[in-house]
Amino acid sequence: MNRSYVGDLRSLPFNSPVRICGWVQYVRDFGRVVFVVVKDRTGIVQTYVSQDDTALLAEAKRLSPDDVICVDGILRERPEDMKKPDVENGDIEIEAKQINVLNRCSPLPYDVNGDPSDITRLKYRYIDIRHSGVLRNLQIRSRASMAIRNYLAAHGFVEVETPYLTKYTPGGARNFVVPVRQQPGKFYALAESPQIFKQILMISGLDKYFQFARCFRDEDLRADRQPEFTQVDLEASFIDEEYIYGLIEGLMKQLFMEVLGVEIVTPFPRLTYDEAMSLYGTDKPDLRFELPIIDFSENFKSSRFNAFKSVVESEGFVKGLYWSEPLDRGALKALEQASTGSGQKFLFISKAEESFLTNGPKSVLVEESWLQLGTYVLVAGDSERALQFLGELRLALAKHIGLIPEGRYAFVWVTERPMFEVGEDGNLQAAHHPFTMPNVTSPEEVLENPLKLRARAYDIVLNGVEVGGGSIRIHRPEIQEAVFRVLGLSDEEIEERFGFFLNALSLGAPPHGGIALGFDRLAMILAGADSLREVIAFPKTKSGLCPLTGAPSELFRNQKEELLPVFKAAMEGGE
RNA sequence: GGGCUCGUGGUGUAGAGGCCUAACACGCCGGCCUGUCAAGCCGGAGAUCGGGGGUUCGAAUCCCCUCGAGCCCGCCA
Repeated sequence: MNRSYVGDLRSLPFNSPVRICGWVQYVRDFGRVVFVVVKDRTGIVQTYVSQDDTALLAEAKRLSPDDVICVDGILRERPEDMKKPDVENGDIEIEAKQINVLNRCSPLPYDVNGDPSDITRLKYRYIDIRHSGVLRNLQIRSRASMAIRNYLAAHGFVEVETPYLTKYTPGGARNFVVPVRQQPGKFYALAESPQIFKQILMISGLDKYFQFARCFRDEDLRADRQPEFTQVDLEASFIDEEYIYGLIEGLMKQLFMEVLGVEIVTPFPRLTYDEAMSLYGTDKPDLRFELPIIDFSENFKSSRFNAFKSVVESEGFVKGLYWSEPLDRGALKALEQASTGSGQKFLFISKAEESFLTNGPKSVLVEESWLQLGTYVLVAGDSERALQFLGELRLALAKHIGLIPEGRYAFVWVTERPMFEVGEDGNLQAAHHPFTMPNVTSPEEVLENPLKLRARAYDIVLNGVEVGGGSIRIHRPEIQEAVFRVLGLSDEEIEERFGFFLNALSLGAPPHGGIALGFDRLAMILAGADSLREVIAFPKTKSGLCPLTGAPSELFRNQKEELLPVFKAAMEGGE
C-alpha cells in the first residue's frame, strides 16, 4: 500500500484502507482504548486502537512521543459527538489495524510544548524543526526560492556560481580566512559577497546573471545577523535604475502571490535618502503607517519654553510627531523610558479636554496656543542623530498606539544616498560600496567635491526592513580610479588590490548594475517569523557557535602538523 | 572592544544570608481507567543551585575571577 501524507487524508474516501508514516505526537491511554496522534511534515491525525485487538492494544500502550511508526488502518469519519472542529483533522481518525515501530525514541531532552532556550533548541535542532514552526518556515522558504528562480529564469537571467574561496580585500566587512596547505603563508578569504565576480561576468558578456549566494562576514553578530547568510544576487548589462525597479517590483509581485497569495501593488513608492531621513528619521522607513515627522521650529520661535527656543535660535530645529489622540501617563512614561540615555532634548505633550500631560514644565507649555488635542513627541537638535532618534520614537509610538497593521506589506525604494561619508578616522568611505556609479560622468567631477556626490544606488525597504540594495556600477576605469583616489588609496594600493579589476574595466566593460536581496530576511517576512533563526535550518548563536555540531572546534593533531608551516610563514611574511 | 541582564533536577521556572533536608509545572518510572484532544487520577525516582576562589558561625543567595547565554553600542563598504 502506498503511504499517504496526513494532510492528504481528507481527499480520500471514508472507510478506505490507508497507511501513514511519521512520529508519535501523543499517546492517550484509557486502558481499553488508546489514541495515538501521528504527525508527519504535513500535519497530525488521530489513530485509535479498540479493545477488540488485545495484541495491538498492548503495542499501542508501549508507544512514546516521537517513536517512528507506520500505521496501517481504515480511514473513518469520527462519530458526530467526537468531532473536534478546533483541532487539526478533528473530524476524521484512523482505526489502526497494524502498527509497525520503525524506531523507538528515547525520552525527549526538553519539553517540546514549553518554552526552551535558544541554545537548547539549536542543540537538538532536529527535534526543534520537527516540533516547531520551522518545518513550515523551511517549506515557505523553499517555495520562495523556487518562485524567484522561475521569475528570473523567465526574464532571461542565467544562474552562475562564483567562488566562495577568494581573495582578501581590505575595507568593508572582515573576512573569514582559510589557510592554504599547499602554499605556506597564503590564505583564501571567504567571499563576503560576489560583487567583483558578478561585475566580471557582465564584462564577460553574460548580460544577465543571478545566484543564490552564501555570504560570509566575520563581524560581531546580532539577533538578526548570522556569520553566513544568503543573498539573491543579480546583475544586468545595458540597463539603468528603472530596469532594476521594474524587475524587482515584478519579482516581489510574483513572489508574494505564489507564496502567500497576496497581491502586491506596483510600482513601489520612492523616497530619496534625504526625504526618508527628514520624513521618517531613518533610511529604512516603515510605511505600513504614516505618522511623518513634522517641523515645529516656527512654533517655538516665540515660545516661553526656553530649552527649545534657544535651539531654534541657534539654527537648530524642533521636529516631532503628532497624533490626534491623547496618551495616558503610563504611555508617556514608557516613551520617556525608551528615550533615556539618548542624549537628545525631547519633550512629550499629551493634551486632552480635561487634562494636560507633559514631561516638561507644564505651566509654560499650557500657554502654547498652537497646541491641539492629541499627542506631541518633540525633539530639538541640529543633527542627523536627532532625526534618527525621532525615527526611533516614531516606531515606538506607532507600536504603542497600535498603528501598525497586520498582513500589510509596504515596499519603498530609497534612492540617492550620498556617495561618500566621513569615517571615524576622518577619511572618506564609500556609503554603499566603491564600485557604485556616482551621479556625475567625469573623473574630474568625482575628485572636485566628493561629499556633494550622490550614489546611483537604491535600497528596497519592506515594512522598515532593508531587504535589498544595489546600484548602477562604474564601468569606466578612469572613474573607478578616481573613486579609489577619493577613498585615499595610493597608486600602489590600487594596483595591488584592484589592478586586475581596472584592467577588466578597460577591456570591454558594458554599462551594468544590479541588486542583492537579503533572502533570509525576505523568507522571515514571508513566514511571518520574528527572527532569522526561524527560517534558517541550522543557524548559529550570537557567538558563532553551532550547538548541534559544536563548531567551531580546535585543530586536530594531524591538522596542526599540516598547518603549522602555513601559519608560521604567514606570521613571518606579508605586511 | 564597551555597557546591561541572566545561569537552580532532562526541560521551563520559584527561592535573593539561617524558614532549603531546595519548591512548582512538564517530562520520566510504576499503577488505575472504553472516546480522549497537550486526557484524568494515585504513587515514585531525579538537582551539593555553570566552574573556581573569597567573605561569613552559616552562601543557591554577598564579593572577585572564569565559562556560557541574551539584549544594546561600536562593527556589518
